[in-house]
Amino acid sequence: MGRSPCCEKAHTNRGAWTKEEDERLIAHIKVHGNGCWRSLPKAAGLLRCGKSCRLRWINYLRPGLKRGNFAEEEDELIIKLHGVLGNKWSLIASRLPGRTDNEIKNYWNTHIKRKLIGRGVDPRAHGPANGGAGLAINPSRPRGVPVAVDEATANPPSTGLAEDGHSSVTSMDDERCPDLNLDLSISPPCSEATVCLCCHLGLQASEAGSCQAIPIRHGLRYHRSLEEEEEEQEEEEEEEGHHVDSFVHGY
DNA sequence: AATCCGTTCAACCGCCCCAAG
DNA sequence: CCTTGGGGCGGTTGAACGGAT
Repeated sequence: MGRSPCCEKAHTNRGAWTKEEDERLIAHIKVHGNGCWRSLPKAAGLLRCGKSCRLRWINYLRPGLKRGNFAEEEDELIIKLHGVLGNKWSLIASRLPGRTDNEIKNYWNTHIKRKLIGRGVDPRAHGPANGGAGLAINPSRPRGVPVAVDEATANPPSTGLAEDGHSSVTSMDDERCPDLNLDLSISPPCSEATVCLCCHLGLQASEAGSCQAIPIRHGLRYHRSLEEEEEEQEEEEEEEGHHVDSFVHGY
């Protein structure tokens, strides 16, 4: 028995979004907040698949997006993060305020790949283009999670998350990229309506354990209005310089 | 001016993960 | 446990665009 389709394709619009559709989506989210994507199109009066609405909102309509014009520092950061995380675009995006996974993925495929090849670097393995040492994608791993070549043979495949929920790539990659902050715990630059449960509950770390124990995917999500998101965005933008500076220290 | 060709990027597709029942 | 549904992710597609011929 197959899964039911996420929407009735025969009665949904496809392709490029019109200005009117954008306005409808924004207006709906402004009032009701985002979330419950499957029922959102109907509630908003849109003839669109819920997934399509989500994508449109996350990648293009959501406040605080930068859109284009990648800075040189962002390029280098993406390259370093990709070397460690592989094609984990959402994780990479979470470290780049105002950038989306889709945008970074496209940017990687259209610009950075070529840039690396021009430098004689293999964009997949992050080593010399002639197949030298460096990071390698283990083909047996789902979705190309990279591991160091030596470790790929010495250790069993890992999901990148230790059993306690902490990122296990951090210590491993500290050795390879000691200047790279790979703390993948939830932090303001990647908030996008995701907050730490214990922080949300007003608990101190000592009371509820480390916030880092909650992986991003499992973070508490809650629905809030556009105004709330915009307010937070303004606060984030004020702090943004600080976050980027502290993260890319040593570059 | 017309056509070809490479590039870009918005959008879709299919799969996976996880929580709820 | 198993099934189901929702949300999210990464890979891929194809229309639009711009430059070259």
